Amino acid sequence: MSDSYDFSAIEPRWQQYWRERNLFHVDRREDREKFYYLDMYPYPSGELHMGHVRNYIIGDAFSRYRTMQGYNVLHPMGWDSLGLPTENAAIQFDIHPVEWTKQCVSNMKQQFDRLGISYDWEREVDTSDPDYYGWTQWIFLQLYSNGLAYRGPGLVNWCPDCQTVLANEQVVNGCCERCDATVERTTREQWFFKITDYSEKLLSDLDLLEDWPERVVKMQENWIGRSEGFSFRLKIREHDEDMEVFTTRIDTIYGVTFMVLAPENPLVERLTEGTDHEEAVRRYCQQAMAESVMERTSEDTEKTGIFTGAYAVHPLTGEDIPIWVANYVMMDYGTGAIMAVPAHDQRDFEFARKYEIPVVPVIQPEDEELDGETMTEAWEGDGRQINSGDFSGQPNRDALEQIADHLEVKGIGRRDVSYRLRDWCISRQRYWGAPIPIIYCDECGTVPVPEEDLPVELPRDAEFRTTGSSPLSQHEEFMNVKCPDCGGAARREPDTMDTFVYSAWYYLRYPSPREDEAPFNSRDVEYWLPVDQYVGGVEHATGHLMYSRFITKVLHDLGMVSFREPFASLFTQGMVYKDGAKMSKSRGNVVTPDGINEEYGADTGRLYSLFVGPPDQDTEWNDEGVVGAHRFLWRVWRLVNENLSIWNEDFSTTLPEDGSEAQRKMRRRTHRTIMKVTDDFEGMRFNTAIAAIMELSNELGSFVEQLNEDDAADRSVFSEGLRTLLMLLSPITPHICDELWERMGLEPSLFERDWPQADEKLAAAETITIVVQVNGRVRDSLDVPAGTEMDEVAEMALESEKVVKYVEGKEIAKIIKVPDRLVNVVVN
RNA sequence: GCCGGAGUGGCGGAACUGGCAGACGCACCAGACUCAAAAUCUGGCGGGGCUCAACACCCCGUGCGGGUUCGAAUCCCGCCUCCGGCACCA
Repeated sequence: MSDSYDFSAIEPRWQQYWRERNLFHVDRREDREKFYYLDMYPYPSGELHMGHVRNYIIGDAFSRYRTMQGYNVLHPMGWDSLGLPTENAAIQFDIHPVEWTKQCVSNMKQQFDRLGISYDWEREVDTSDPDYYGWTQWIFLQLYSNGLAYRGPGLVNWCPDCQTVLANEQVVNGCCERCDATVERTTREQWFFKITDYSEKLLSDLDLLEDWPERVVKMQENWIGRSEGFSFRLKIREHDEDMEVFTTRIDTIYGVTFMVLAPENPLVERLTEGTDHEEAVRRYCQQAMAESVMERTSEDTEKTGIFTGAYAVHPLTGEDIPIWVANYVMMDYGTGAIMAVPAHDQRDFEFARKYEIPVVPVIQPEDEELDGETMTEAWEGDGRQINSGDFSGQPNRDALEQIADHLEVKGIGRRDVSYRLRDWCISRQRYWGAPIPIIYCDECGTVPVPEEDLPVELPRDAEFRTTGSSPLSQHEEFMNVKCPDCGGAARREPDTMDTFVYSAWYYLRYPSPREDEAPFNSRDVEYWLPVDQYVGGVEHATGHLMYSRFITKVLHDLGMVSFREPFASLFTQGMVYKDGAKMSKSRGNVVTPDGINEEYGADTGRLYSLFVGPPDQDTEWNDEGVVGAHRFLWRVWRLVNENLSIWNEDFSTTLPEDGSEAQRKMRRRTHRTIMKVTDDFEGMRFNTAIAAIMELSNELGSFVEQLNEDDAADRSVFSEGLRTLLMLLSPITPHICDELWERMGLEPSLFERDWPQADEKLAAAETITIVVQVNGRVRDSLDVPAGTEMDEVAEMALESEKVVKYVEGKEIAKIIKVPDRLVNVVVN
């Protein structure tokens, strides 16, 4: 047997052992408590770097730990292969996405396996597999038939050169990432999921997510953006039209001096049609709409606008209010129109000053008299109503309620809630996605593809490289179809679905990945779900995680699942930096698992990834730190191999009853380490768990130095520590642990052994160091037997020379005693 | 602007509900082994003062300024810096 830690031989050997025994495969079994551990699946980019990998190692260490604790652990992995990132890569490397995906998946799978990650590959899910995306289309049809999927005009980023819609992340500084053309905001027919129907549920059920990071919950709260206010309609003079606005400050309604419409608001055209203003307003709107993409990235865009020539009627005073169009009102929030109160809204104020519109204060702050002519900024705080008809004189918060009541009684408006959340646009004018299962028939209109015709397969021979719109629209064979209703000639929807649609339900597929009668088998899903621990990057806080919650809620309301939230606990891992910057290929600062594997082995990479810092925080990768991790494994290696003659497999029968001081100290360390590591694993604090394991290892090293080989008790104490060390370390570095375990004559794999139990009595300290302070300053310390009365300790403290020095000649005011901790003598 | 998070040695980072700041590791320094080096092992390692030197002892020190407390990295108030999210949201 080699004495050298030859990781390059050891690691493949154990990986094969695990594979042959099919160790990582799990089935539903009612006799064990289940645990569903899920990592966010990656898109097949081809190569992983340590930044990504840390995430998966966290998951592996935790899954192995839970398995050793006796849970039935589901730990699956799959591929988010269908969608833009893959298509872009395929175009870049001029290879078909199917091929590209195949290559990347095979490469990444190998990388995972070389890291020794315990995935149950029998449950692998690949979203680009028609079996998978067919069920995604099926889910689309469920939403469609329940009124939750609709086609309608949507504001989109439009690249005039590429003739396609772009996702937000494809717009860089207001330009198309592919061709650099200036991106326009325009309106196009798109498919949407009506996530806004679930705004309230998505918001209020955040309360159920106790084990989610507070910041993710906050981000979702902000994203949903609930605000309470008042909606009302205003008549428009000389038009058979009215307009609706939403405001959170109905108390300021007497201060309205103009109305503003968003440039995209269709009302603009109707109000100006055939008037002197038509031409100028149209020109303005076009310009404003083109700007609006650029504007997003610039600091504070200058507010601009133009008068439409039309007037609204103030619902309380009957006065004429000019209607303007301005760039600072957004079409996709509220009603795309506002009542402007320049005296009490800073944006309206700036606009009014610029275009010389009157400013009328209606709320007077306590210590200041506002004058519309001279004020230099809006007063957005509270105060007393003025110029407000019958409501004048009241505190504005009271007036707000009264005015709302009054308008509701008069039938002019109602209390209302507005959300920032917008419907989810799922259309993509791209090739590499699941076709939206819809057919357009001249006779029957929009017809959903019948369920039995699913999946609508993506034709492999479509030209995906074109930059034009919807590559599938050019594929006649795909496009031409018989109408499922009337049998007449019809055309398919050429758009495909957004990547986030597939990932919104993949966690439901793992429990029954080959189910072909339904998207998932209910018994399996009800057994495994919800996910007990979900882990991924915080960048998915408002995208993927929101969409997944939405889809789960829809399925819940359709009676398909019993739970309302898919992920019981969420953990967001930090990013790994190198040389002060995020690891990325373009920066050339990536550290790959392959490189680490070759030089130090997978176990070293795993150990260092977890040791480098708290997993939920960003951290800096340090190549020299890797060496330290490797050195530690070497120390463990030698500790076992050099002491095999001392190791006693049946140590439990010869453990000392009481033992020498050194033996008691060693056992205390062993059992304390079990407690500490178990506690740290529960909180995913792997860095401190590893530190504790290192301390155990160091102490075993010292203990064995002075050990008497003829003393059975000594050998047992050492053996107990050694065995514990390997068990605690095995979820982190499973290869070396299984190897050493076997060399110790024990039966592998540690994956199948039980997590060690601490004996709290052995872990308890015998002597405790009590800190002695005088006036809060440390002056001495006392070692006393555990459980010594603090009064007694205090007396000892007062006798201490060092304390006497500081107390002498002074009056003792009081003595603070903290059990097992300290004594603080307070003197005047 | 609003909402989060974070500031601790040369570095990554420890410190459970306030109780010996700097665990563990890296780097560095010294010593052992060696012809020598590497590897390994042992010891040291926040700053300053006192001291020939060591031991001992004293003072300062967790972004800054206040406060609460016998006692603050930790709690409170007011700032600064960095990171992330949202952002003309009516």
